[in-house]
Amino acid sequence: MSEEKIRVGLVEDQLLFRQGLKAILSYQKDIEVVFESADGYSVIEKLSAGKDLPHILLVDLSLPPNGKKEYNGLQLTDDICSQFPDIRVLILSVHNDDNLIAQLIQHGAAGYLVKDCDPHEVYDAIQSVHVKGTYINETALKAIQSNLGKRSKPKALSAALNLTKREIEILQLICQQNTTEEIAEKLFISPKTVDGHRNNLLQKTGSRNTVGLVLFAVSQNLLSK
Amino acid sequence: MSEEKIRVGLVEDQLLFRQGLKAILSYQKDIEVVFESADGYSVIEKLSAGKDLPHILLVDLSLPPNGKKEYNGLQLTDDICSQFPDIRVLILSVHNDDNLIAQLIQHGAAGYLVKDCDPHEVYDAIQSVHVKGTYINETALKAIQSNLGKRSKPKALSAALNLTKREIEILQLICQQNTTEEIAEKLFISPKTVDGHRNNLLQKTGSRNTVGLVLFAVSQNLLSK
DNA sequence: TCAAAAACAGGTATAAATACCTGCTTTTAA
DNA sequence: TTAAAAGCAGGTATTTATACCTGTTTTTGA
Repeated sequence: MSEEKIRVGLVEDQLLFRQGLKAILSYQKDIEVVFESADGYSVIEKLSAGKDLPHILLVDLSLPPNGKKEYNGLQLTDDICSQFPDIRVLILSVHNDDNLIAQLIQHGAAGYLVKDCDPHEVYDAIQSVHVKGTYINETALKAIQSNLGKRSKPKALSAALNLTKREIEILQLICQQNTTEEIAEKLFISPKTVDGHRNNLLQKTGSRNTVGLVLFAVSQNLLSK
Repeated sequence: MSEEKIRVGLVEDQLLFRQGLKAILSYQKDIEVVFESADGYSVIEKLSAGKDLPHILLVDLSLPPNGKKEYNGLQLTDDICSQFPDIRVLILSVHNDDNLIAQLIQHGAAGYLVKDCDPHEVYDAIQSVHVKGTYINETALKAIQSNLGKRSKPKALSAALNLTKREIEILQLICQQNTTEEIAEKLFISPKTVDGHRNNLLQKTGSRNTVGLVLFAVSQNLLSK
């Protein structure tokens, strides 16, 4: 397992940063930096040559355009994954945007690192990707979790019109699938009181039944807590 | 860092498997199995007691129902994440379904392991989750990648729970605040049939009542047509 | 073509929610 | 300070939902 070194390719336009990375990685005895590149196009060319293929590519997200055409880390990731599926892409970026991270992962990136991370994390990430195929840290996981299944963010949390604090409280408990009895227990009040609050809620929200209450709560973003 | 042991809780109904896990983990000097549980309900109870809280919960996906009510690993994950956000949930499962995995991650699981993985991977996963907060292996990454783009496909995630076309239809009508009778009229079937479908939905989604169904439908984007 | 899954539909229960009442106390705000 | 609003809680009654059975027919897929 430890006989062969992990072959790493660096794709980063800033020379100084690239050299620094190389220095850090070359210090590790199980890593070999097999090539460097300052832009995306030359990466594809070099890989197409077909020798000394890296296991892992460390790719800067914000690569410079080649000539007139834009060719950033996201596009490069796409191309690498389709043309060289055996090569893993580890993204480096200064940004820390959930949607961006999720998008990159979706396009086949094996992991995401912010540029100001600990040097040791880069090494960890490379090892992790080499062994398991992935490196998802907490930041990336959060990005993924918040983007799985979501499409758009209305986020218009309207301060629920006429609802009182207690009514909102009851509504939230209803939306947690509690029965009237259970809500009463949790709030130390009579089930009849809960009943009364729910009836007020039905009336205020114009709902026919609990289903309407839940939909209202969802639409008003009352379930975030 | 290595002074304190990683406190792990096991949630697994099969005694033999649980004991085996415990044996494997106890062998590691930096891991301490602080409690075991055979079902989801007792986990919440134990955690609510509030002492010896585990850092990480190893949770079997297919937990047995408590009495008549279903309470599987997915629901437990939900509850742990909302009630005990500091505790990380690592899912163990025999299944290897992309949609299922993505769904679990989305619901807050820190990682996913198949039950026939190498014992060493369990240890790796626990360490990884403890240090980085996550453990996403290649299998899980693929699941995530293939699901990140499916946001506009309502049926995608529902398929993980094997909802039939008819069940989805019923679910949508329920979410439009129709009663069982009304749904029956609209679909020209018996109310008893609607009843049956709704019961299947409750079972499949692991919901306690209609509220759960609505929340499920919302989360799965089944209401946008 | 054959077996499995889905859809269908019935019974019998109980649990829960909903629709109206009534009246009382506490909190809030003019 | 005082009236209104909110919260509380009881009653009765009905409707709806849920649980757990049973079974048949239809559709689906290997």
